[in-house]
Amino acid sequence: MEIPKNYDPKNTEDKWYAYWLKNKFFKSIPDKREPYTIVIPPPNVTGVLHMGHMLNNTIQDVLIRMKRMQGYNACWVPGTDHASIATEAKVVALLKEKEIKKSDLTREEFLKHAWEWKEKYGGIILKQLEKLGASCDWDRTRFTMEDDLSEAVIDVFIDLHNKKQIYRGVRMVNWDPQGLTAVSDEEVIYKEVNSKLYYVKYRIDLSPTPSPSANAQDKLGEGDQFITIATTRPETILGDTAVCVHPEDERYKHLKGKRVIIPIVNRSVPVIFDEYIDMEFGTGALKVTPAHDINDYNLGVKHNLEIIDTIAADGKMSAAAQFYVGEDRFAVRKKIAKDLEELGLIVKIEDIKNKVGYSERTDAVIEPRLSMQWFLKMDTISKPALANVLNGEIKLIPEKFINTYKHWMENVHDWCISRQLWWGQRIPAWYDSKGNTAVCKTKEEAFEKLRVTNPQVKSEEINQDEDVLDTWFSSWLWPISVFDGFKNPDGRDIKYYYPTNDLVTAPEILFFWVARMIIAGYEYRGEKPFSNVYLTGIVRDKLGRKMSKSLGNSPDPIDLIEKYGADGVRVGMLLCSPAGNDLPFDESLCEQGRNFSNKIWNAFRLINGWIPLSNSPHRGECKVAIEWFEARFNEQLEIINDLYSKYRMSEALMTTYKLVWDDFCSWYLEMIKPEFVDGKSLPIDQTTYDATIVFFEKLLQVLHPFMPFITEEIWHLIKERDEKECIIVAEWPKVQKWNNTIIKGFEVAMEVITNVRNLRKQKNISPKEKIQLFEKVNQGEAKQLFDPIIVKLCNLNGLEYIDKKLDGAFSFVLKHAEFFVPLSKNIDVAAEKDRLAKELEYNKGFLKSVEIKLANEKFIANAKPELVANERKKQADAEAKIKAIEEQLTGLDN
RNA sequence: GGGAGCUUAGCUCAGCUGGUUCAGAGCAUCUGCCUUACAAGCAGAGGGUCACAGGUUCGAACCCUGUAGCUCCCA
Repeated sequence: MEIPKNYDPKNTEDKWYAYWLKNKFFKSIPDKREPYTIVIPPPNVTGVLHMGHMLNNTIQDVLIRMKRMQGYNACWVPGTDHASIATEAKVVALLKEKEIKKSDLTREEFLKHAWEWKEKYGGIILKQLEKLGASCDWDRTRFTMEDDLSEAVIDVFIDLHNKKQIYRGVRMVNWDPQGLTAVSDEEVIYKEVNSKLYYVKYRIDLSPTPSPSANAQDKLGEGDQFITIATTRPETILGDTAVCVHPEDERYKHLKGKRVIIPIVNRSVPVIFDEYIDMEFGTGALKVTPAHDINDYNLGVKHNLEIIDTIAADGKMSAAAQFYVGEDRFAVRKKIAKDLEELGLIVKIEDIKNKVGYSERTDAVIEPRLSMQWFLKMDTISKPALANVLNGEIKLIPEKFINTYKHWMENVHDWCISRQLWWGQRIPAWYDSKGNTAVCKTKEEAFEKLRVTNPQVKSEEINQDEDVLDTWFSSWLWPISVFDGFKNPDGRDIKYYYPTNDLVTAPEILFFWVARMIIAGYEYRGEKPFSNVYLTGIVRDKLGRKMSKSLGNSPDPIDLIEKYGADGVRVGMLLCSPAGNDLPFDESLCEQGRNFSNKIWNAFRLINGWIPLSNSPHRGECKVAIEWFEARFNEQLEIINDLYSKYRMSEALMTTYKLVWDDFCSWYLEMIKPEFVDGKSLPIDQTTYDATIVFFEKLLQVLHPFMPFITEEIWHLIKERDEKECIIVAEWPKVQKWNNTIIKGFEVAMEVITNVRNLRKQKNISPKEKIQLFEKVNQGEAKQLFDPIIVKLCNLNGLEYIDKKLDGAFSFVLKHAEFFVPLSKNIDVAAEKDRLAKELEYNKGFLKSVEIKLANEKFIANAKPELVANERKKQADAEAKIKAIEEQLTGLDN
């Protein structure tokens, strides 16, 4: 069978994925084993796979595959969320193409279109996850708007309302004038933009209690007094109901009890005093617009100000503004500035940078707006969620996020859960014509409830709330609802899988989603939803920008998989992803991953080409090599297991990478590789061959979570196996006790080998030319165990032990011994002396530093005894080495 | 404005309770090799004032103080 020189993932990936599916290896059913469970952070149903998903899901798949191999009943639940705003926007856009307006449709008609859209496009992202190798239990795929999950949402709403945790109220919300809905604080993105700061004069109203003389003066203009305010939003002037200054501000003390006239509308409003004011900013005088700024709103509440809502839902001036009615807020900003200018009321206009909130979904500038919304009280319900993160019951990885989490949870705001949309769970609140409210599932129930306070109520006049619930109000129930924990609280699945083990997600949704899931977990199961939260980094491009569709700086993960193979991309992602750190992604990392695939492939080709012979002698170097690699493998496996347990995925991968590439390929395989004689490979003995296959299989197992496809492919190429005997379900290797002495011993041998190779390189001796090596042991005993390996890897005629140094030969000194290589070439004595002199100098310097330490009485007194002993050993070693070098130098003089 | 964190090789990062030849890894770079598994490779090498300035200590990348720069969160 001809095996191609390069590994080609295209021939293996779809094949094995289909095979795993067919054999139901991803499927999980409760049984006697311990479960290991992950619920996927449900991607937005409108989404296509981006690099963030790629990272996130690779990590989940690595974890789930490793635990599956370790014998857990591994269950990874996939699914999507219904993404109210995003989906509704997509559907509206699609309808627009067909020249249908949302406003011309009934709710039911619109939802029909939305469901059609979902059925057609909603599954794309899950299909893409298959390409990456995600071993989700697809039979468990859930969707946040399917019937059972929706019912859970409605039940929870009603329950929380009954517990008086949900209320309806007028609040200043972040209004998205394009999406025509309120969005939560977390959905507002603040961007620094170039703005103008307008300094506008407001005339002091000199006639709070109108008096003819004052009026006369005013008209003459002689007594005109002004106060200058600074604002970035002059269009809101029409809604001003006060001007506020700091009570300590000397400049304005005389204005106590005075009023000012709002320009254009000519409204008289009070001057108020509040310590909230920053005296340094602008002029220290703030115009107060309670309807259109959250801080102003708070001032308004505190000082009992009038609220004039001058900007309508669509971002245009409302009738209450009196002027510019129906014109867009940004157009009005320019116009009003011009009009004020003409009135001579503009003092100056400055360019400044300030932060402006944008809607995460539509990118429209957020308009703070007063509206009637539903809220969930967060103060008491969030208590256990904070406590159980602080006490370590739920671990955040990395820990640094605990601070952020704590800070947020201690300052948590009530959660605005209503959205002015149709796609989502409709709020189960019912109103009669008198404004009475009933919260319950059906109109019939509502009728009964409303009749209590309003006996005349008629069924026809009862209307359900038009709004739907925030999507996060569905996904916060996800770890419970995917196991039908609401529908069937004592069901087999919820009892077996809940609490889940690990959650892998991005830090940006720590509050959006993670904190709220924890809250829901304690509220509805009395228990945490998961034990560990692994927070991944944000994938950035080379310039440090977050990868995003709008910037166009994100590679398409599917293209990357085409180019480098799923295994290559997985390795590429994980190589640069320490938990919680941003991940500067570069395509070359995938290249490194692909190269690694190829390395593994070629190791297989080498082994596969060997012909084992049972009567072939088991050579010395093979015996040592096997003992050494056995030890080395177990030593490294223990490290790898430990790294996994600390969620240090990047390092676990790197350790595995080096174990395979360096230890196995570069050292072990080179040690045991049969020689070529007359163009033919000598046979390999059966013992070595068998041991090598065992090693290789174990390595493939350890590699499998990172590189599922190539490992499964080679696993089956190694030998014929039963249908179900796949690496995906093979047992994770167990750490065996290992011989540490042999590892330490081999380190010395490696040093000898490197020195000889280096010497060859320096002296330009071909690796093919056989040479002789002599060793003069100065300290301890010779570690002859590795001699056959040194002979082989250095291509020596032989290694001989001598008592005296060898003159006229190249040499190098290691800790315990001196080595000599006699060469036909002449030695450049001067160069050699130079080199030795440098080495001598370094060692003397080192010895001196050790001696200083040992001469220091305080060191001897304070340091641990073993440290002092170690310093003495260093001293002895250095002295011996110096002596050896000095001898060599004198040898060269002769 | 308030809070948290970061700064170690060209790049991305490890570096535990201050102490081993502790200044590390991978990539990149340089040199020599198409050596019969792999040039997507092999062998070897170079590269750092641990942001800066002080301090504590017998001893500091690590602890403390200050400064600068960067990032994130909240307002």
